[in-house]
Amino acid sequence: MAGYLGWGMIEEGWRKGPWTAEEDKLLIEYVGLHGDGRWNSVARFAGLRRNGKSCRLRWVNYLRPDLKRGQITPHEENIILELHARWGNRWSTIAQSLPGRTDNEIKNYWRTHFKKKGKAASEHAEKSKTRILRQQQLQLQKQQLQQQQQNQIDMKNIMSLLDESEHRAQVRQEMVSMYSNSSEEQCLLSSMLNSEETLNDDILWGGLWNLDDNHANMDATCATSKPSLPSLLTPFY
DNA sequence: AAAGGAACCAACCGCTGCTAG
DNA sequence: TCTAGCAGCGGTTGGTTCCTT
Repeated sequence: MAGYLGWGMIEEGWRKGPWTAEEDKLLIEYVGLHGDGRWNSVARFAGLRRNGKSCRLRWVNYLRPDLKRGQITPHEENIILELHARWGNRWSTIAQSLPGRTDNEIKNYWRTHFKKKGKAASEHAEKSKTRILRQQQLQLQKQQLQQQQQNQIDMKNIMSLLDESEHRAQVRQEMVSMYSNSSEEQCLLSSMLNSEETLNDDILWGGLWNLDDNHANMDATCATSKPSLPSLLTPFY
């Protein structure tokens, strides 16, 4: 069954080697009509003597219309280095962060530009890891700060609703004592409790429910004492 | 100008995981 | 539950182009 051998050979009825313009045209036409996927069907019905794997590879790596041509930019190179430091040789994962670039392209680029540089690349990778960790820490701190601010706003809203609750006086006192470590915080809360006038019991008790969750989820560092306002960091969802 | 090596890139291979029967 | 078929992934190969001597 095998035909002639060599580059561009036919083996077991399938052609191998470089694709011709005619084959590309057939594949593009077929995918345009029927969409990609079902690569064995493509191979069978598009009039190509290529197996499904070969068709898929040609489409994904070369014919796809959204592919970006041209050299890898320094910015893309940095992204590759960063992501390789994070994920290793997970080329397809890395490629997802570089629109228009294929895993094969990134893999080839890495091999030619960084693999041989060994030490330099690994040093860069180490630096990248350190930088990524630092960025993650900063991001976490930022998120915590934002959450803290949001929680203060939420607390204020809840307190304003409390004002109109038929149990407001009792609950207010409970809240002040529960969530305040210092006399300053107690003053702040008391003033907040007395300043707003809105009513929505659903929101109110929903919010208090979340506050209870926050309280329950509080980590060990906070668990030893009453939670101060800034410690109410857990999200309201 | 020619030869040799390096770099680049398209394509293949083997393996893995998923899914339908 | 098992199995076959398939898609996708990472590693590798080999042809071509570019650069250096």
